Amino acid sequence: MSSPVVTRFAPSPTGYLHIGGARTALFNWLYARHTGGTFLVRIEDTDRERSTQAAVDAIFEGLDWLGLTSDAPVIYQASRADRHREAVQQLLDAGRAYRCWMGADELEAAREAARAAGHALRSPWRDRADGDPAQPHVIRFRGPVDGETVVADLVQGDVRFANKDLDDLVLLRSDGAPTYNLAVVVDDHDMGVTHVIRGDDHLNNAARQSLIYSALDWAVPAFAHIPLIHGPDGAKLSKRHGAQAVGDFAELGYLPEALRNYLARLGWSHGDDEIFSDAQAIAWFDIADVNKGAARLDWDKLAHVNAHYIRAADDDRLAGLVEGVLQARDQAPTPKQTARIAAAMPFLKDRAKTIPELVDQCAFLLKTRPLALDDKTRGLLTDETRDRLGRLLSQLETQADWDAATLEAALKAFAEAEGVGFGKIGPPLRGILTGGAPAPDLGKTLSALTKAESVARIQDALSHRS
RNA sequence: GGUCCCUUCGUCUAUCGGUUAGGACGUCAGAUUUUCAAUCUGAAGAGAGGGGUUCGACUCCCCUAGGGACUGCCA
Repeated sequence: MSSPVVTRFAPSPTGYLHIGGARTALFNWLYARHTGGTFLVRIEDTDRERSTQAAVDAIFEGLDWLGLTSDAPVIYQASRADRHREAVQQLLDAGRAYRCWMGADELEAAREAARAAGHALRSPWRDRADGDPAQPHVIRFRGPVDGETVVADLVQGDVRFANKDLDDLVLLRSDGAPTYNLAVVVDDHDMGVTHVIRGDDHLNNAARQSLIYSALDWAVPAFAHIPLIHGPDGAKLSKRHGAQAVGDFAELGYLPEALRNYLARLGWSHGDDEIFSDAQAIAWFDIADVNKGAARLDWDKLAHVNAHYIRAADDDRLAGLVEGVLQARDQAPTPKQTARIAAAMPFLKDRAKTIPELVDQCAFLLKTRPLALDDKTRGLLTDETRDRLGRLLSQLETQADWDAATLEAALKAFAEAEGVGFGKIGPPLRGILTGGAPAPDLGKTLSALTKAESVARIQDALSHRS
C-alpha cells in the first residue's frame, strides 16, 4: 500500500500568476484529485526584496478563478525560516555544510577558476575551519565531488548529473535568511509532499535538492518536470504575446473551465480527446502521459475551446458576464436592455468565442431609437420596399404570439403572400431593426427585441425619408 | 564556455518496431444563407538532417543542426 499522494503548487510572489504557472498548478491539482491525494499551495517568499503582497493577492485571485484551491491552509515559506535554520544546523553538525567567508571579489575569482578547471564552484572554506563566526558569512552545502546524482524524473526519465558539476550552493545567506533550494527541500519534506510537479526550469535544481535530501537523511520525493509554455512564435511567453497572467485571460473573456480544458490539453493528452469535463480530466490524468517538449500557446484553439464552453454555459451566468463588461465600459444596461439580453442569450451564446464577442452580439439589442441606419440599409429602402415593409408592419402589429418560431414562420408566409423571395424582405428589415449590427435569424431578432421595440424601430424607419 | 532537457502537419497532439502516420485548431473549397457568426461536407498539410541496429524504423543507439533551461547570498 503506497502512501497517499501529496502535491503542491509553490509560486514565488514576485509577479502575477503566469499562465505556465497556472498549468503547473492544474497538473498538480489533477494528479492529486486523480489519486485521491492532497493538493497544497505554498508561497515561496524567501526573497523578501522581490516578494509583494500584491503578487500574493494576484496569485490567489488567479487560482480561485481557475478553481484550484489548496486543500489545506497555505504555507508561507518565509514564516518557516527558523525551521530551515534548524535543518542547516543538522547539516552543519553532520559535516554536510560549512561556513564560507568569501567576499564578492574572491567569489568571482573562485567562480572563474572553477569554470576553467571544469567543475562547479567550491569554496576554499570547504576545507578550512579558521573563520570568525562573528564576521558575516554564508553557509554552503558540502556537495560530493565525484560520483553522480540521478534524478528519476517521471516525465523526463532518468537524468544523470556528475556531482562535480553541482556547486556548493548557499543554504543560508549572510543575513541568516534561508535560500530557495534549502527551503523547498525542508518544506516539501515537512509538508509530506510525495510528488514535486513543477516547470522544467527546475530540472537542474532537482539534482542539487536530491543531494540535500540525502544529506538530511530524508526520502527524495518523486519529481515530474513539465515543459514550459511558449508563445505562438516559440519564444518564451512574454507580454508581447498578448497575455501571460491568468487575470489577462479572464479579462479577455475566457471562461475558467475553458482555460482548464485548454491548459490540460497543452502538453498532456488522453488519446484523441479534446473537449472533456473536469471529472474526465481527473479520471484520465496521469503524469506518464505528460509530454516532454515545450508547447506553444495557440489563441485560435483556445478560442475554439472557449466557444464550446460558452455554448454550454448557463444563460444567466453569461448575461451577468456581459453586463459586467458593459458596466466596465460605463454602458450599464437599462432594465429593458437587461431583459432583452436575457431573452436573447440562448441563441446569442453560440455565436461568440469570448465574452467581449458576446457583448458585440448584443449590440443590436442595446441601440436606442431612432436607430441610425447604415448606407447599405438606406440603399435598400426603395419606395417599393417601404410599401412592403408597411404592410408587414401592419401584420406584425396584430401578431399575438411573439416567439421566435412563430415570427420566423410569419415572415416566410408574408414573403410568399407578397410573391417575392425572402431576399426582398430580410435584408431591409434586418437593417432597420439592427442598424447594421450583427444579429441572429430575424424571428429571433424580433422576439428578443420585444414587440413594442420592433414595431417602433420599423415605424421609425418608415416615417423618416432621407 | 560548461551541464542538462527538448524536436511528428502552421499549432496542439496520437503512435509505445510492421498503420494508406490518426484526431483537433487553423487554412482552402463546397453546402447553407436575411447580416455577422455558427453549423455540415470535402481537401491540402508532418516524422529536423546524417549515420547506424533490425527482415522491418517516427518509434532503439550515435552524431550534427535548431530550440530551451540552469550555471546567483533569484525562485
